[in-house]
Amino acid sequence: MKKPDRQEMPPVGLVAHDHAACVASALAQAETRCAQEGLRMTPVRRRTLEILLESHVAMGAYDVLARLAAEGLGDKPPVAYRALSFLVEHGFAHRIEKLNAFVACSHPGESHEAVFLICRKCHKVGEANLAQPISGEIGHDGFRVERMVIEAEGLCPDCQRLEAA
Amino acid sequence: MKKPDRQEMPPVGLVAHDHAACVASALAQAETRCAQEGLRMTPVRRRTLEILLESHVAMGAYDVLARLAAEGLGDKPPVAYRALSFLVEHGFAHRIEKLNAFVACSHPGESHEAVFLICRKCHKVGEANLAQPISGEIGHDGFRVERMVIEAEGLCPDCQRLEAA
DNA sequence: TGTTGTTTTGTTATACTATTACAGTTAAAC
DNA sequence: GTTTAACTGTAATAGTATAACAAAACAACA
Ligand SMILES: [Zn+2]
Ligand SMILES: [Zn+2]
Ligand SMILES: [Zn+2]
Ligand SMILES: [Zn+2]
Repeated sequence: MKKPDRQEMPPVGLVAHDHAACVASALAQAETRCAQEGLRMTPVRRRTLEILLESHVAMGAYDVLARLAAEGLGDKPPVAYRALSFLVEHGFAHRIEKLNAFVACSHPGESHEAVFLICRKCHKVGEANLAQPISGEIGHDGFRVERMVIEAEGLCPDCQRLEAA
Repeated sequence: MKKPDRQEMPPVGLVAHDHAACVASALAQAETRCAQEGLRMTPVRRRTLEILLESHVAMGAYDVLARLAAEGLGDKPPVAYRALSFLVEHGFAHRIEKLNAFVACSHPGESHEAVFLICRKCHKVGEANLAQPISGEIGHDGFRVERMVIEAEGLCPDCQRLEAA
């Protein structure tokens, strides 16, 4: 008997892909959803998302803040934290607990359980998804699951290659 | 077709249990393993484990430190962080990333993938386990998984009851 | 358009979490 | 008993995050 295949799609971010399209699509999605849901995509918020989208590397709040400050968009911690909170709250970005850092969402619009593949060397973060969420499989014994954090730490393909050399 | 049952045992910590036995067994296990593997269970380390074992509530490093300080076992951050690192490194305790906090291990001696059930209200942490680890199900596309963090946030049975009232 | 209520931004201050570095001590190995 | 490695004590500092409140921008509506 074959195990059910849990993986729906490749972990965007760790494999070669058209990143320009990746960025464009994420931004467009965000704009669209904000329009639809009456959310306000302000300059700081938009720029914060753009900064996160530049690469699939997780960024600390203070790294983001430094970038914002360099562009005159605010240089006090709450500026960055508020923008990041907004993005995370609405699914445009994710917080990586293991790194106290943030990445743009690689699968905007989809609402499944994400598994973050975190490279311990380069801090690139891939986002895979479980077709069959495990949150449904735990939560017996009366615990009511509201949110799941699933983070896998390891080595991305690129860093494995460098290590082998 | 029935889904494979992933849950091996109830989430110790969230259900009623003989906690005195729970503590005694965890301490005994730790002592035994240290003896076997030539690890040094020093006073600070033992006391730190005992403090964590008092309840299944996650404690911040500084909470632990305050307790240690009250007993004259050291009052500078590295004291607590070093003891906690030792315990985590050898599987006697776990770090809960979502809370930046620590809990004693509820399943000492077993080496499977743990799922932490974190109550967002009382910070009690249950430790369930997946019979069929998901780390084997991801890591395709060349990502090599080394460690997994699986944390479910929600409401424990007790807090659900309080909320309903 | 002006008024009003809400959301967002700016800023200060502070709290919380964690590590580096180095000196001193203790315990194990020989 | 000397050597060596591991652990502890301490100071200084780095990194992460929030509370609180004032000012500005915006939306809703009269
Ligand atoms: Zn991309
Ligand atoms: Zn990498
Ligand atoms: Zn117990
Ligand atoms: Zn609870």
